[in-house]
Amino acid sequence: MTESGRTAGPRPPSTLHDVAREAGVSLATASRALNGSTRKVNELLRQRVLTAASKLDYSPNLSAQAVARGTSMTVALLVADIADPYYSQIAAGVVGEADHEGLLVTMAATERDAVRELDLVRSLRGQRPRVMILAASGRDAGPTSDALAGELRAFEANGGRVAFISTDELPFRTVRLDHTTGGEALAHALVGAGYRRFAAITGAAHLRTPGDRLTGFVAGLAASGLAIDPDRIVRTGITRDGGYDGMRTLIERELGDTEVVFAVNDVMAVGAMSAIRDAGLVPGRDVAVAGFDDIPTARDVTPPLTTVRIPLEEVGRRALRLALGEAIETDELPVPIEVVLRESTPVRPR
Amino acid sequence: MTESGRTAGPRPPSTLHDVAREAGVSLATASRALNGSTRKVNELLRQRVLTAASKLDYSPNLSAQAVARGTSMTVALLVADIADPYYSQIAAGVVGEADHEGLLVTMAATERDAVRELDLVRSLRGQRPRVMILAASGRDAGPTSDALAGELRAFEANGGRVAFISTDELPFRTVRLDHTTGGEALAHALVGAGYRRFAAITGAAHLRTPGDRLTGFVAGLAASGLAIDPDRIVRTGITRDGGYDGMRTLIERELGDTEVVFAVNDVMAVGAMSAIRDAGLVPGRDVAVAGFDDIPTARDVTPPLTTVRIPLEEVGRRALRLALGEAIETDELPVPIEVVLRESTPVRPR
DNA sequence: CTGTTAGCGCGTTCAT
DNA sequence: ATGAACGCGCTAACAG
Repeated sequence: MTESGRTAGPRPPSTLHDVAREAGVSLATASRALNGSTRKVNELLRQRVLTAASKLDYSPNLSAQAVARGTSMTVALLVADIADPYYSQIAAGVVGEADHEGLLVTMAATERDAVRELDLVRSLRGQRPRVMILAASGRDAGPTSDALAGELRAFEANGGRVAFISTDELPFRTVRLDHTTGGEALAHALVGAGYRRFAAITGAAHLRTPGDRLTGFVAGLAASGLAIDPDRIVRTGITRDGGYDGMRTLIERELGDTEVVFAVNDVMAVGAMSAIRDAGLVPGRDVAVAGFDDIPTARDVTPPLTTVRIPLEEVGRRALRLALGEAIETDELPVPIEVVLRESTPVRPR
Repeated sequence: MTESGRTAGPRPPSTLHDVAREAGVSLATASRALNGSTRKVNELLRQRVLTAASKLDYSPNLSAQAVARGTSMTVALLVADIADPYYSQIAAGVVGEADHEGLLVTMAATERDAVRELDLVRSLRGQRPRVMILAASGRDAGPTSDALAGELRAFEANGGRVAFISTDELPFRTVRLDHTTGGEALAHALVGAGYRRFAAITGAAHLRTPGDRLTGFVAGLAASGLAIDPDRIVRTGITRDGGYDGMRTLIERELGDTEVVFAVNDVMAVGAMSAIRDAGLVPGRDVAVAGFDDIPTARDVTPPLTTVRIPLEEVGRRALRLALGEAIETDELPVPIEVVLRESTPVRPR
């Protein structure tokens, strides 16, 4: 008795070979009929192959194709935290554009750990992705950063393309976001709205993006002869809870005459607003709040959050096009960043 | 003159073969030293191979490994919309657990389109992922749904594992979320808080999750002899803007004595709150609002949003373990869902 | 322990 | 237009 009557254990996927045999054609013909670029196969045979394929539930083995072709249809995306709206919006843009190009995207989270980031780049490189997009980096130079650069350089030397998002501390294609100018513009807008006394909640000192944003902000204030009391700048985690804690710290240190607090990103600003409220104060009235990014939630908190808008999804799309070398005209221009004044920073009569 | 002096065009990645040659060992030894399971290779040689590998910037070709091994290290994840906090939190959980297992996850967005979903499953199947997690489905039966089931069945027949999240309308492993019971519990809680007159904002009729939630809610009300006026139920897109628009519709139809509106998810509820505010009303005071999911933002809107909590990240982790057949004890229990009463539904004295 | 060799599933010349 | 044969990079017997 053969084993045909057994309980069906996992039967291996049918191969192109199976399809070819079923259709009574050669492997090559089957290949051409199913995946070959320009059709040059008899319509009759083509149909036979197609029916055989569907009859056998054939699904082309992408790994095998990648090996044979020497190139995959994958893009690798690295973010710090998938659940963070900043990154999830960028990711949505990347995935959207990738789908548009017939590419599949592999995503990983660095959890803001430089070592993890390096490890991930290493494994991801094994996928031989067409492009690798790093949205999670942005630290000051260091040994890990050198290793990262080396790994990426090797990746590019082998024909891969890498694109950074945000800061260009490493010599690779980058969708630059002008955090500094954005921070400056925000400062000007706030000064214009009558604010004079500031506080800030930012991230660890070695982080590029928060640093640039705050630097710009400070520069913007300086242009008006204003400054932030160093005692009113608190460093904390760049997360919602970090923002909350940072604001608590500020409150415990006595807000004094602080009129507005600038959180280096919206997620933190939102946390800060909750801290303000939990302290029995009213954001926007007792103390104004401004953020950065313009995540969707910014419109829905109360009062709506003043921020600096970055078109995050578009940034994701642009990163992919840039890496692919398919940049369209507008991709060459700097990413448009604009201050969005909302009610969390009401005009302040003086 | 040889071409050694040319401008370095993309030089193909070095192969295991190159490493072996450089180290002066055989292919097999190199393979064992670099990727072989349990080490059984002379330490000296091992070192030679390792140095050769790093000298050549060797990176194992995962596709080739997958072909040779007959199995990949990938998991495929399908969500409706990556930027939606509901999905991005689940994704964070899946990616976290996958990383834990040394798996890479490729992610795709169905954009809530059944046909796209089917197409994506088809391509994703080509990756020969170990598991496929579908968090985006949940429609009533239909031709597309049959095709989807067929595709997934074939995938499983070939040794793949699939896991659904949320509803089990198809016969596959599922991390069931008890939307109905959750809706019911919410209704009870609201009735307990003194509410008697309800409105609801939900999604298209064929969508399972919104349907179950509302059904449960209605059942919960019925248990207390209450009901929702059909005229006070509006169907709209299950997005923030959908919630906003739905609420506007409700307001245009005259809120009348409506005391609380139940939006079938938090994202919609948040949009609804903004619509209420934009209409010059105060959410929580003029009309209460309740949502579902407990996304992070729920705590940060004003007033904080009453909702039904689902541990989304944990759901993502559980889905992966379930698919992998590594379910731990607690994975067998139903996902804990609980009502979280916040100030968007203040107790209503009667 | 190490090296040889035969595949894995597929694309692609090169003949026919 | 079609088929036979080789190669892609790697793993896994199978010998030594």
